[in-house]
Amino acid sequence: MTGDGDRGDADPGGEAPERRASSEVISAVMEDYIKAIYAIERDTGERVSTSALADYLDVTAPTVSSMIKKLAERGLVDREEYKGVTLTDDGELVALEILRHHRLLESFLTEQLDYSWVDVHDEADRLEHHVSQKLSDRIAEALGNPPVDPHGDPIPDADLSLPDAGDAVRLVDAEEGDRVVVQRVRDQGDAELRYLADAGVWPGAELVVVDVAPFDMLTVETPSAEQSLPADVARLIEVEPATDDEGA
Amino acid sequence: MTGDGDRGDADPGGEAPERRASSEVISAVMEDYIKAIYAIERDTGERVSTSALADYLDVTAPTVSSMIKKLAERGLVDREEYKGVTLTDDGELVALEILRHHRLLESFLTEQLDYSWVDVHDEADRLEHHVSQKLSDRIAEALGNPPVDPHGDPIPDADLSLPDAGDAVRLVDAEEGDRVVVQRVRDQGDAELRYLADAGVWPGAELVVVDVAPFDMLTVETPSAEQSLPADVARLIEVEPATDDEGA
DNA sequence: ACATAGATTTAGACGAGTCAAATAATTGGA
DNA sequence: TCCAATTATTTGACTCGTCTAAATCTATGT
Repeated sequence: MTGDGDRGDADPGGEAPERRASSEVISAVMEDYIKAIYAIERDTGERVSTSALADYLDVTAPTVSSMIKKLAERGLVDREEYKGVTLTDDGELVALEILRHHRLLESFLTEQLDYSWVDVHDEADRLEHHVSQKLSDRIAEALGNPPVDPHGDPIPDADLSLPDAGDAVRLVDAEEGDRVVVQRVRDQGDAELRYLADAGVWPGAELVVVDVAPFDMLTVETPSAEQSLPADVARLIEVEPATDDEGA
Repeated sequence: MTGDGDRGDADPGGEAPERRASSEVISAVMEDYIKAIYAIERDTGERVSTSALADYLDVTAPTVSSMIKKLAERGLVDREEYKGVTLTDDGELVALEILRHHRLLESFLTEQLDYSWVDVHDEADRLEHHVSQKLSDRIAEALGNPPVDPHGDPIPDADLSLPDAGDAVRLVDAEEGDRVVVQRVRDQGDAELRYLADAGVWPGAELVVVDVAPFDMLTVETPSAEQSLPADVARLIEVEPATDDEGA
């Protein structure tokens, strides 16, 4: 039968409650800026400069300058001239919503459509802007509301609160001789992730830190070999001490 | 790269062969025009006029005029001044690719994410432009390469050939007293589909044609009631004679 | 056959998002 | 302190997709 089933289709009329103050449309491009600001802010703990954003998004500084003015007008960022931006509460909600879409898509693609965890980022990056709240909720449900995505990154739940990420520490901050389990490999481009996967670094992998960052290099021992990782890559890997019952 | 913030499409791992002559990027907007031309052409069997397209897409005639000029430059349509357009072979491939994405998405949403068949069109319309060939192939595989979508429309297969649609006839061309089974309800906006679903008309439903189009109206009897349908709606419903072992 | 209603195209403008070149503010060093 | 180097912003221009108004083509009816 051709699926006439109306199941628990819920909300026929109104889609979902407003989460942001202004419900103006936000373009996919704007969403990319907001995502970037969120990521850089999280990463550096500081206001995000025009040039950092330009770098991250691979556009020129003037382009960023004009866009953050628009974002400021819409109340999504807090802009101080010549001092960079931070997200407002509204802006952060937007970021969390995109993050939720992105991470749910990644989870879905790996778990239900057999994608590899290194292969999933670009697809999610394109789709995240076009997924409705309803669809992401359905995906979450189908996956049993997972707390983390395939890279170990926490997935904001339906009300956009971010699950506690645990007390993992950056690999670069680990000490020589530590035996650690990888918790998260920050979701970057496919190429970087493929490199790490080849190096034996993925969520759940157990590493021994052999040597730490003499010249921005860090060496770890994986089950199969000894690997050197650039420190700026190691910054994006978070680990917890290995407990004995966790290795296998 | 810098450009549209979207379209990373390419194929990093050499995912799939080129299907079109020119592999220039086609924007989501262009794709909508091509989809529309395909639909109107199929529907009327004639060259598609500027105004028909403007109507269909809800833009003005000059907008269409300039866009079809671009489509013609890219070799996707065959344009004759003041005489409308038809798709070239290349244009038809684009249309079929979008159609495949759209119909696979609809199938997936209904079968795996519990969407109702009337509810699925808008979501698919947004996503279809951002789904990679790889993803649609994975979806097709996960669904067992279905030949038709939830509305009964045929899904182009991986090499973009359209499965034989059978010998269904438009409901409006049926005769009084015919007992028929709905094969396809053309995929229009959610509102129209909801109306039809409420009227008891969906793929697989069995109808008796009570009265045909005296004043552009047609009356059918569904299991639950007698329903009048405007002829232009009935044109979009395709039926086959009911065989006795098919009703239940 | 020809005037005219109707459809189509052309012309000009605009907002979004981008860039390069020019200008302005900030910061760090002498 | 003051100036040079760095970083940010402004300016002007370009593409894309859209619009309105105006010009032009087609087709129709008498």
